[in-house]
Amino acid sequence: MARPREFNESDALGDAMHLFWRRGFESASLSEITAATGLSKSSLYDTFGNKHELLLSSLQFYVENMVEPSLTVLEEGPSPRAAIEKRFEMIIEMLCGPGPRRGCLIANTTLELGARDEVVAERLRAAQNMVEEAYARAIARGQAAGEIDSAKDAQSLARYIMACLAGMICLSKAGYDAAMLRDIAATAMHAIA
Amino acid sequence: MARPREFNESDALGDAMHLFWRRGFESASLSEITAATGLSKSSLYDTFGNKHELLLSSLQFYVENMVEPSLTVLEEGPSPRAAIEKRFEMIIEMLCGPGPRRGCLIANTTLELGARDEVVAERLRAAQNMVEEAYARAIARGQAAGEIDSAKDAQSLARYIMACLAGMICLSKAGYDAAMLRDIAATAMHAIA
DNA sequence: AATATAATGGACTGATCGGTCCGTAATGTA
DNA sequence: TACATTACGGACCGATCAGTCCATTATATT
Repeated sequence: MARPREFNESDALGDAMHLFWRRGFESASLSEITAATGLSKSSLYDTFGNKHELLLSSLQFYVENMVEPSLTVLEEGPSPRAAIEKRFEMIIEMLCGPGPRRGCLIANTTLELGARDEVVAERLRAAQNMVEEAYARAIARGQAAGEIDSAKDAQSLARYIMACLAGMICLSKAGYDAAMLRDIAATAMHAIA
Repeated sequence: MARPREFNESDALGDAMHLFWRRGFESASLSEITAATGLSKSSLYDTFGNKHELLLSSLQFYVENMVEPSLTVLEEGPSPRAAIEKRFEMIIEMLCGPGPRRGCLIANTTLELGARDEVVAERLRAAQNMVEEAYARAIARGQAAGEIDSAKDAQSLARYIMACLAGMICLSKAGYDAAMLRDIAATAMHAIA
């Protein structure tokens, strides 16, 4: 007894996510959002509330569709160390793929809003912790397997890996190419040998 | 035969720099700028042109007053390796000092505008290259002194250090405290042992 | 066919944005 | 004292911002 939704809410969320990813939150205007999603302003507000809530939904979409699936490689394969190297390579390819350098939505949003939007900051911390924990588990298994130095605890090394990742994200936006990032990743892995 | 300048142009530039550093470029409104500098809107435009030119001047001020002076430690002392560690510690204290986590003006601006303001991006690249070269020189001296691994070339290791620095900047904004950053720095140094 | 729902376009709001302009006050020099 | 210069306050500009509202159109159910 109703007209069905003519647009796919998940698709629109994906479009919004990519826009925020590319342009940042404040810099992405509502007219850009309607253009990117193909939704009217009315439908946007009916469906997602307002721009801020749309950002929160986009962050969740990013975590569920971009971050979590790619974290599974850390749990796969016989060698945790190789899995970490594999994920470095995946991230480098994402960072240096065709199109403008957009970095990582979580990192970008942390830098843009982390200091002045506590709601957003809390969600970002949760996502970041999830990633850090995934690395910590992989590193612990690597230590047990003798692939990774056991002198430092896994959590500490996981934070180190997070720093290297964040650094590579920044430098990719500063113009460093894939070869440079691969070289950095190789040196970074050397520290946890 | 004229009324002398009642404000100090350099002081005003310093105030503007700190505002951009803390808030970012687009987010810092003109009313905030006049409040921070104590200058009237008229004087601001007479002296600095417009907001964009004020950013360029602020970036230059940052490089000359914050970056270049702190790079001198890389050239001092008997041990290049200790100098690099010293600079890690200086940056950690800057990142985690009192007040809001503001990161680094160059890194912040690169992430905010690097992809869509070519004039700004070019200046930022120049500043970043200057820093990278300073590290490369220190690392080369450290390699000659046997303090740093000579298997990789100095430029490559300098880029690795830049990545670690950028990563620590990001993570400080994400809430990592000074102890965590020190731990990361120690692991990072381990890779160039 | 009648009705309930969904989606749209577009007019509209108040606020803020960066930027311009000018009259006025203040202070130096001549 | 007269004049040139500087700085300021504030009115004003067009544009854009996020967000609201409503009349209209389209579609599925009954």
